[in-house]
Amino acid sequence: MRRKLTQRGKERRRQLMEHAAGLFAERGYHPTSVADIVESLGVGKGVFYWYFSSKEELLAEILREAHQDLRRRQQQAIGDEPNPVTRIELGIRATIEWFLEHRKYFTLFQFAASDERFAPLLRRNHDVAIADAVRHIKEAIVEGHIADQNPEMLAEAIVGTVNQLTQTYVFERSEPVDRTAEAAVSFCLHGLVGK
Amino acid sequence: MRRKLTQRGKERRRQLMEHAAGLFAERGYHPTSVADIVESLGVGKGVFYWYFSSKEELLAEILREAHQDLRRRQQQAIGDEPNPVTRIELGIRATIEWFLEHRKYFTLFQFAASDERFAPLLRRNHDVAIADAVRHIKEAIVEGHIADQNPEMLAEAIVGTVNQLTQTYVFERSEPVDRTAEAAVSFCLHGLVGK
DNA sequence: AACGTTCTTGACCGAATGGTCAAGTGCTCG
DNA sequence: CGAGCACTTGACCATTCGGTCAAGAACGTT
Repeated sequence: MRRKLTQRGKERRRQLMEHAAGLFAERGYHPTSVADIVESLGVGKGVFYWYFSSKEELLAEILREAHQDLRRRQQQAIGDEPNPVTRIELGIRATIEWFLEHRKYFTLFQFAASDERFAPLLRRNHDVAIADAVRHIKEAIVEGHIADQNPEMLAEAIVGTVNQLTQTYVFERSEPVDRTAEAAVSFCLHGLVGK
Repeated sequence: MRRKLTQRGKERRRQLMEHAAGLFAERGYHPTSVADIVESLGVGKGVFYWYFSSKEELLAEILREAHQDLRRRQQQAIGDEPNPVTRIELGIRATIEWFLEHRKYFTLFQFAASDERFAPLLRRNHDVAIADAVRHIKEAIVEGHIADQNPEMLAEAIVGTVNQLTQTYVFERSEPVDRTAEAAVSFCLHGLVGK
């Protein structure tokens, strides 16, 4: 659905995406109909299909942009920090903070991962995130900061830990981001036994 | 939907659950219709509603039984191992092995967690798993095997790590369970820096 | 003002979907 | 055998959904 959009058009498009993302996260993708989206926005159904060719494309677009935004935030947080271990730590903190501010995308990512139609897209996003982390881990190994293990596995483990702790403590229990980030960083760096 | 079931009835019920679980995991819960389930089983629609009051109840039942089965497997694997750290390790291995044999439930758990209607049930299951792990962790702390940190957070981190590694290596890349379990255990025990 | 383009409307459509039910089959036990 | 309960059938129903489209409104450009 490539169209020429005026400024007004771009804003409508954004509005639709933001609004739909909220509804999808709240009530689920399938139970939220296109009619629900446009009605709660007070516009006709044609508006939706002017900006998106299908409901599926809409969610794909939402997921793509959300991932882009998260990644930007991570890179910005890391800046030009020279120590790779510190970079990992900054990345973890930035991720948790971003999810706190964009709670709805957490649910969306989770749903999309379990749906045949969106899993491949999400998988690509995930791979990018892993590749980012792997770069820092490899550097940290070279510099002797961390033990020489499979960097990819370590990256996956970090992602798993961060997601789980974010879900449980930041979302379900409203714990402060700091304490959660602290725990995530500590676990990732030292595990159960370490330190 | 409490009914008196004969042996024949119990088998039908199991058959429906097994079969539906497979379809749900493969094509997703919403896209799989009740008609799909009964047709691919070669029975009439009435059969379904004889054993389950709704499609929703069916999935809830599947999730409940799957969790029970996984937990049984964990307890059986742990046996009467005296060392709490070893118990954690055995639990991790048993979990990964169980998921390898019951791949479909992994997808189902993931979907259910993102659906308003099933999230509470899944949350209860999750809490039971965390409570199990916390018991071992507390004991390990008392015995001085691992550092004195919040046991619940450690348990959540372990679950997150195991799930992520299982998803990526066992399912998506068909890596051997052993290597995955090894990595998970190593990360959980020592983190990035440790050892 | 006039014209082409962008945007909006909302009735409409065919194709599901979850769930019901009256009717019937087959098993079991007295 | 026959009565009663467990199970099965599949047509049927109300509803909903994603998506279309002909018609027209708003906007920008000249």
